[in-house]
Amino acid sequence: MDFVSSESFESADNRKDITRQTGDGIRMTIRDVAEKSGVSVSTVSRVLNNHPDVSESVRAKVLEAVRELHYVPNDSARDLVRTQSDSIGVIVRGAENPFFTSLIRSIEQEVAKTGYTMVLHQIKSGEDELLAGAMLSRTKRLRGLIFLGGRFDYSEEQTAKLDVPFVCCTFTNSFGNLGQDDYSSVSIDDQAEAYRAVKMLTDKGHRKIAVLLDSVNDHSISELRYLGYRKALADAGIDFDGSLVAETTEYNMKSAYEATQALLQRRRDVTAIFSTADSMGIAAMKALHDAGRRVPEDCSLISIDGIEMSLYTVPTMTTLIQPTEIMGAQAVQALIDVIRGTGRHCHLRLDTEVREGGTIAEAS
Amino acid sequence: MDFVSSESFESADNRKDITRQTGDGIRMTIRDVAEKSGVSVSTVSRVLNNHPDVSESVRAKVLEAVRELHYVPNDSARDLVRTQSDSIGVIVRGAENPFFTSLIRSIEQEVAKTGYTMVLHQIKSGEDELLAGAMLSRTKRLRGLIFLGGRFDYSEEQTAKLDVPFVCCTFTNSFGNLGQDDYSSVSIDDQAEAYRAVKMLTDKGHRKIAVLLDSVNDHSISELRYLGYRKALADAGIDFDGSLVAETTEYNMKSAYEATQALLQRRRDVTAIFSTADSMGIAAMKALHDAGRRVPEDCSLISIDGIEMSLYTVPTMTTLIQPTEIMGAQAVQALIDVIRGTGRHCHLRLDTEVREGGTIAEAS
DNA sequence: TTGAAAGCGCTAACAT
DNA sequence: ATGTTAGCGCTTTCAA
Repeated sequence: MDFVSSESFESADNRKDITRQTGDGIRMTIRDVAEKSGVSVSTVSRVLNNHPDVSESVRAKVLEAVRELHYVPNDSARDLVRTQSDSIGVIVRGAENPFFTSLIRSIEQEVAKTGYTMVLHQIKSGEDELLAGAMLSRTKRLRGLIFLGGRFDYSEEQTAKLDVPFVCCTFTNSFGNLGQDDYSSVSIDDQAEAYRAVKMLTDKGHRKIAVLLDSVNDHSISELRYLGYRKALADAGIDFDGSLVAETTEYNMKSAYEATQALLQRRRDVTAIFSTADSMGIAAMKALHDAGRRVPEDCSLISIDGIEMSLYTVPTMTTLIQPTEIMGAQAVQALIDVIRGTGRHCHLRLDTEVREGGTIAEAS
Repeated sequence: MDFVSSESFESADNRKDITRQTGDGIRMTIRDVAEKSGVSVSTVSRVLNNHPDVSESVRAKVLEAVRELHYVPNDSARDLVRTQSDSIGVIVRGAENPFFTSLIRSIEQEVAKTGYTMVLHQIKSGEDELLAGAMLSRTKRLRGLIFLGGRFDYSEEQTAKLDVPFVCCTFTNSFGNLGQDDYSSVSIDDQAEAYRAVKMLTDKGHRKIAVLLDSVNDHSISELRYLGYRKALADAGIDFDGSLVAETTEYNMKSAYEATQALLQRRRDVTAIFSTADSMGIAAMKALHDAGRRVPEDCSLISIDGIEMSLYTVPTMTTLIQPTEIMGAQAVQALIDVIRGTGRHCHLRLDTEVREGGTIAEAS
């Protein structure tokens, strides 16, 4: 898809006269190239699309004309005739989550690398990502969709709206009725990883362990991690206590701060907190500090995500690092494989890596 | 359900028949809507584009058909005939900067609100944003461009490549030779704000003030803020000392941490740091802590940006808050005004707001 | 190996 | 107020 290398634009300075002559808003068409090089438009098209049956001399002539005219193909026309674009849609719920930010970055890079374009669309908590995806897909003639931060309870009826393949990134359809071949997913095992995190706390002797999360039944990541928390408690022989659950009202740091504050007020005996996201954990550490509790001496904390920021808290946050780079790249790869027909839908479960920070201490 | 694209193509031929039977799930065209509602395609087009001269009864009929068929217009075809898309390109250098993240979010929201679409393109430090913009604009038939984190020394020759209006967001062309009517800009007065920040330090009696920045001559924000720092020192009668300049090698937190670490090693007498970005400041606070210096007792710190995270450092970071929401919205508004011809290029200078955190103390 | 021509789905004259 | 029709720029048969 790279018809115009950087040199062709750099030469713009040398050929400024032409640019000037034709005016500023010059939009060359394939016809201009055809005329300039003395061939038909179809031949130009063939050259542009690397068709094999074009003589070398003609190819060179056409390429020369392309360069001189600074011709760049019109994607709209292309997409129209091909009945599809080369765009991949990314629907994000909760783009304010810094974890998604780096994920999106890695997705964009991978998408660009493979010659596609990313169309990003952010939705609010309440919005339906499937509907948003269906709309975007149709207006933009997308080739595929990637969902970030979506729910995991899609039914076949709901996904039937989607006319392109999709992949769930950071989550999987664990509670829905989709078949394995209906979609792809790339995620960590949220429940197992949450279990692992909380176990690190119980292993240190903690019994009064709170959980900081978005919602216990959001049918999304929070709920899964919450289940892991419950299971870890159970396995450690600790009775579940609802007053140790700190639910935020919205997904942002302020809300996490306030939820922690409330938690600390109603439960002065809490000795450890499992935060379901790093960004929440950072807010929680601040709330702990402001309440006069030292981390980890008075209260331990562990989280999941591994964002750059949590490396710079004092002390450094102990967390389970998600392999963002790989997740993004794999999500794109999986999607493109299906788009191109070179692969089938697949489900990748990635492991997290423990970052031994300084926020966990033995229970006193 | 199989989503493989080759299958979609095969069914393209019998599409019409299938269309009638299934009703949806297939890509509807304006023709289908026209047939279903018993009017011509142009009438449907008029309804879709809110043309006034359509009778209410017909309008209702068409809308009904649109709903029943789940028809969504094909943007490619639209863009093609209109010879332009409804997309606005955003070129970002340094998307890893959390400050840009929220800015991009606000831009996306504003773009969506006005009915346009955002096409995001991230570039690396070394890449030429003008070239990237020119390419993107041509392939995607953009209506306009927004640059984030670009340089401020464009020449007319360089921007001549751009065939659409553009706005510089977070910076302005202070060192280039562009006319005021050649582009728009929305930014804070970087030099003045940096001056203000450093003055807050000198006012507290600090004399050994370090600056943490990306590069003193990156021809971008860092350089401007550096100049403000120099001026504030001069006005306070403090001699400039190069060993108090901490330059990062790359724009990321690790680099900022290391630069601060090196600074603290070579200058044990520094009593205050002016960080040119919040994210850098957070890393600096960690470096200070790790070097055994308390903030603000042993070393004060002030920054510019006001990102969400810096609200949760311990102590809360004192910083000059940039009005992200407004900046993003205004950048989009300015661009759209020019695109629609309803306004001329303009240059907005916004003020920051001081966040009185807890990172500044009297010099001892 | 090349060219001519038929659309892709839509908008906007131009007719009626 | 509504219909007819000519393209927008491109890819892709089908012919030559």
